[in-house]
Amino acid sequence: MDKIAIEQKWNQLWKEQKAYSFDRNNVKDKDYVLEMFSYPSGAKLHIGHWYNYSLSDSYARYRVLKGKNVYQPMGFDAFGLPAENYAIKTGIHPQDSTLKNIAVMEKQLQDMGALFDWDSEIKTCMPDYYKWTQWMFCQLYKNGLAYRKKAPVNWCDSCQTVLANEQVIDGKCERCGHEVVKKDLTQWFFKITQYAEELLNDLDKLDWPEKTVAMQRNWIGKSVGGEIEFTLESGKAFRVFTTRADTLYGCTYVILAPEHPLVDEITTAENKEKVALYKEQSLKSSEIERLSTAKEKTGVFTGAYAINPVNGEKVQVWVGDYVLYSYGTGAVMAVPAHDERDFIFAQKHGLEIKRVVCDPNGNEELPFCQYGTLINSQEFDGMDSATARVEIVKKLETQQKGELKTNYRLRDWLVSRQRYWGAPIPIVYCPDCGTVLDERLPVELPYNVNFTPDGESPLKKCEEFINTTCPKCGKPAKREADTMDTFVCSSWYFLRYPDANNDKEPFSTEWIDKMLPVDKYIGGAEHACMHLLYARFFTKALRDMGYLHFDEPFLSLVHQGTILGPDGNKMSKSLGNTVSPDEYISKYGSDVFRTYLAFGFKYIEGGPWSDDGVVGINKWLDRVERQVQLAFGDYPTTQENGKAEQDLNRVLHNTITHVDEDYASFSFNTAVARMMELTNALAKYEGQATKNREVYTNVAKQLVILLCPLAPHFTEELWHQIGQEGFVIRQKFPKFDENALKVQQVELLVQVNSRPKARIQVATGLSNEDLQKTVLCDEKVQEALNGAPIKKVIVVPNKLINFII
RNA sequence: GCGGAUGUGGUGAAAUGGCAGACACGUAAGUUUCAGACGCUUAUACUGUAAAAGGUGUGCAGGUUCAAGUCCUGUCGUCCGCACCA
Repeated sequence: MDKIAIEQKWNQLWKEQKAYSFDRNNVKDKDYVLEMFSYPSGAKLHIGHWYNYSLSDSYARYRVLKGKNVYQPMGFDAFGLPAENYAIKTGIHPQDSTLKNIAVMEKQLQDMGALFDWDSEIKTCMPDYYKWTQWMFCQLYKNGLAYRKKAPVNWCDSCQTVLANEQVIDGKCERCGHEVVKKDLTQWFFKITQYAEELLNDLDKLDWPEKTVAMQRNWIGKSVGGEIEFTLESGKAFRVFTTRADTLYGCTYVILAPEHPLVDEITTAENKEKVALYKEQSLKSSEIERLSTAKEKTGVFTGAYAINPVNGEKVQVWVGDYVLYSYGTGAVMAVPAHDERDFIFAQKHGLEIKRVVCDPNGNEELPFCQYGTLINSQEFDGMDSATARVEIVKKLETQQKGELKTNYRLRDWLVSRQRYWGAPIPIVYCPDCGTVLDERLPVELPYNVNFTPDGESPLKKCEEFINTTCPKCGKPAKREADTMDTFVCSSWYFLRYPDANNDKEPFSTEWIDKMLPVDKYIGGAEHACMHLLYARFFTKALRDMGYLHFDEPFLSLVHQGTILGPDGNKMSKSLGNTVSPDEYISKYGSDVFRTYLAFGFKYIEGGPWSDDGVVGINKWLDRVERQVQLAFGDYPTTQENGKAEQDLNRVLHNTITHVDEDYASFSFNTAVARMMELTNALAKYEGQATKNREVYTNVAKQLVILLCPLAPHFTEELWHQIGQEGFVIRQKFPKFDENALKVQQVELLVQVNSRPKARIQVATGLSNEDLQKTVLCDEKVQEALNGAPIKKVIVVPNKLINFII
């Protein structure tokens, strides 16, 4: 068979004769299979795309064979930084390059022969989509879930531009090498923290990989503790957050984050210079660097003192960069006796270390960071830490000096981007009315914009865009010049797909309540914390506004692994280790390529690229073709259903049950292995002098159906070669017959003291006593036992018997 | 650093606590062929042996168990994420 020539033929025929399409009138059997949509970054599909999309399509096809009405949409996450950077470099407009890339990718995805529902295609950069992204912003704003506050950005003074984290290399601008600084801008946030508790609790409902659930749990980072108020000599107060209020009597100093607004105010004249210098330095390092426990804990004294509310003690106020302004209150109480970092810091700067918790095991060593019994803590002496951490805060509560508080590591979602290629934020600033939501959607992104960086958001310089009228009073007003994070676009696209052509609303509530949640979501593990959390947040927020009536968007989640370069590194142009799928596809065809991807890697792990097995798969498909054709060829027949037939059938049903499970769990490599075994069994049966045509052809036919999800064009051609009616994809997944697996005899392993000694044939279904008798009659077994008394016998049915002597 | 994974032949990899290496690639020998390609057969963890028998083997060190790649403790290496890449 010319595997390449037949591909176009079947793609064409499938399309013309509607071999498969989602049936909108049969929602009860719907199966929403969704792959994370792709960013149209390069001109062509790379190996990663193939790995993700062709094999999820195999899963989708498997579900179709299992009788499901599969809905598998496809689209493009088309806004984003790379297109804009490319534009700055080459002058090619992001819209032009993006739409061109999309056109090429669409063609390639269609050639893949996947069951995508192209009627519901989405491109997030088109006004008919981002209109509704802006609508989402409006709803969040109206429900108090969008707000503005100041937040720092990475700023390169030389390029006069905001930089993404990935554009900052070792604290320097990737373009010019100039030092990057933090700069405060007023920016838009979504209040995802309002849903922190529900986002955490509902993780239990999800059929997600455990590690992803663990990562989200950690990302949300719930910690239960208390806020405690310290008063400055000036009378001003600030709060610290702690989970260890039981150690409050051991607090010997407090530390403020360098960004804390009080720092400048309280620093005494003689410390001003030193503190200013320290602040400047710490603002240059990233949070990861600052939190690293390997890094030396640094800090400087402000000269100010604060009062510990629980005992009135005067403690020094320091500035230290291991305290983050973005977490808790941006200030911590330091208890060197009972905290590792504080201990190191105190030793270095000669600060007092005061023990207030005893180790129940009498260990005198410091720091002691576990729970214990309180000492030197006035009326709390003798209390255990667990009780005291609540009781001490409760006491302060009566004096309005503290309160119990649950903190989350999760921060509100910063959605402002000072960039061109994104969805404009639908906000207008009116001199009279102030900040006004603009619901005259879409707020269109203008084409003619100068996006060369010069310190301003590109849209700010576009007169036709920035100047508008106030939606409230109609007077001249200015638009918000920032655009939205592209994660906003991808936080609701799965809701748009089923109703992609709706121009009245983002989606019909009634319809998506039927179509969602997504039954199987497939995508990279790198999205564990951000995209997957944002999409869950959107779903819950829209539910609370009444636009939909389910709690979670993705019931079941699978991560595909990453195909790395042959050198084991991530494929990247700069490393020069990229591998193009094109040469394999033009040489062997897409079916061979995707079957190889299925067989050569563990789907959820991926691994370094190697094409060692591609020829092997090509050979195997040829072998399948040969074996199947032989089954439908001429040969002497028999009506007998003897051992050879039973053996062949046993392999068939063993294959059916395993391939079924393997497809369901994305274990494509073992599915292929099982089908190879079936091919081997067919070859073996072919050697029989006379063959039972019914059994033989049935096995061959079932093999073609089993293989259809991985090699759709190939199996379709073969199906017709052997004279079958209809399309393979319209057949039923082979039915498993447990009886076919039954055998009369098994080989049993006999162990003595857990050492293998003999293998003997025994009948199945014997009782343990009968089995023992049979086994003990065997010569080799007797020899191994050598007459020693048997202390214990362990039987694993049909597998082994172990005599302990 | 924190969080999450992961470690098995020459290679990709299999193994509900029950014969480690299924299924392939590669390699070697044989067979078919005028020849090559294709196909077919056999072997292929290490060590040992004439051949067997035996011994050793799942990063490393311990532990639990009749039995450990699998469970537990510790340790080392590698990979991924860390909030403006998507």
